[in-house]
Amino acid sequence: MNSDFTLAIHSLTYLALQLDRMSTSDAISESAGVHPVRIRKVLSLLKKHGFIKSKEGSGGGFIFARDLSEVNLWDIYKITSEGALQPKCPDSNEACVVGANMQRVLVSIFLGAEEHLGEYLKHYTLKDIVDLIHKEK
Amino acid sequence: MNSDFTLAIHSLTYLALQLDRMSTSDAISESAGVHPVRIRKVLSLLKKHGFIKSKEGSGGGFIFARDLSEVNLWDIYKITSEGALQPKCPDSNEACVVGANMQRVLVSIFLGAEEHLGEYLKHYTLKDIVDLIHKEK
DNA sequence: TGTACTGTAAGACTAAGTGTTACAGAATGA
DNA sequence: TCATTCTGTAACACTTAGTCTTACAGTACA
Repeated sequence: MNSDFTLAIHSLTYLALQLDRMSTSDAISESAGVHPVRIRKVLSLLKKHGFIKSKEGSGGGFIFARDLSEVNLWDIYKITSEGALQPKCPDSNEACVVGANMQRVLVSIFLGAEEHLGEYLKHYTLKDIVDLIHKEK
Repeated sequence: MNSDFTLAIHSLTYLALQLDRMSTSDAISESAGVHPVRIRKVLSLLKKHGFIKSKEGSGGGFIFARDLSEVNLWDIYKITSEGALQPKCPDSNEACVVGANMQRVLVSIFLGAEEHLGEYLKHYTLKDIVDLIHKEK
């Protein structure tokens, strides 16, 4: 699984705990343990899809743009990792019954699998994540 | 997604169409479009788990060892790709509430996701795959 | 005009996946 | 017994995707 997905969740969760002020990519990247540029790339994607807003310049940064309970993990999955389940099959032999039809069969199964995964991920909103973060182990 | 999974399915399907005789790794690799050694590595795993039997030497090869309808995709997933859904999070900052708890939260969510995926994959037996292969597009 | 940010491109580095060669061991048949 | 045809596996080269890092332009603010 793409780590963009988890970085996106991490970032949004971070912002969810700072709803009243802007957070810089440096602060988030420090929390997530990755390079600021990488975080900015992920944040840029989140912004493009309207989950967050950003402001350049001194005192700028990123801030949540939606309601916590209206953003779920499936939304985030779709923009960061859609198709990640799909296995990359090498081009198999068209002259063989198996080779010629396997890809078609697998693609349809994995599309179903992703859809199925979606149903599961939809149940987790960012609000749930925030609650889980606060709940002690 | 790991392509070992699809190669395993491909191999088993191939064998499922040749239930009465042995198939060589060369034949299967040609159908799947990958190197024989790679196929043998996957087949070796399938053998270790009792899905197939093999025989060395001239006239040898691989042959199915189970009933077609008692092997499902979840069985195969488990031995080839278990944990593939689990995203690799970099070690995040323990000093931050988010960083310190994110990994735990994500791991539990993804474990649930994999379990959920399992329920879906369990519905596909090798017999189903063989039927799908034969069904024209 | 200097400082503190975002936004992005480009290249270096790293790890995982895959292909390839090589060779030992087992079964078979001449 | 010996050549042949297969599995089984290790080792290494190659390729690709992922990630880190540097660099710098653009924007806001004081």
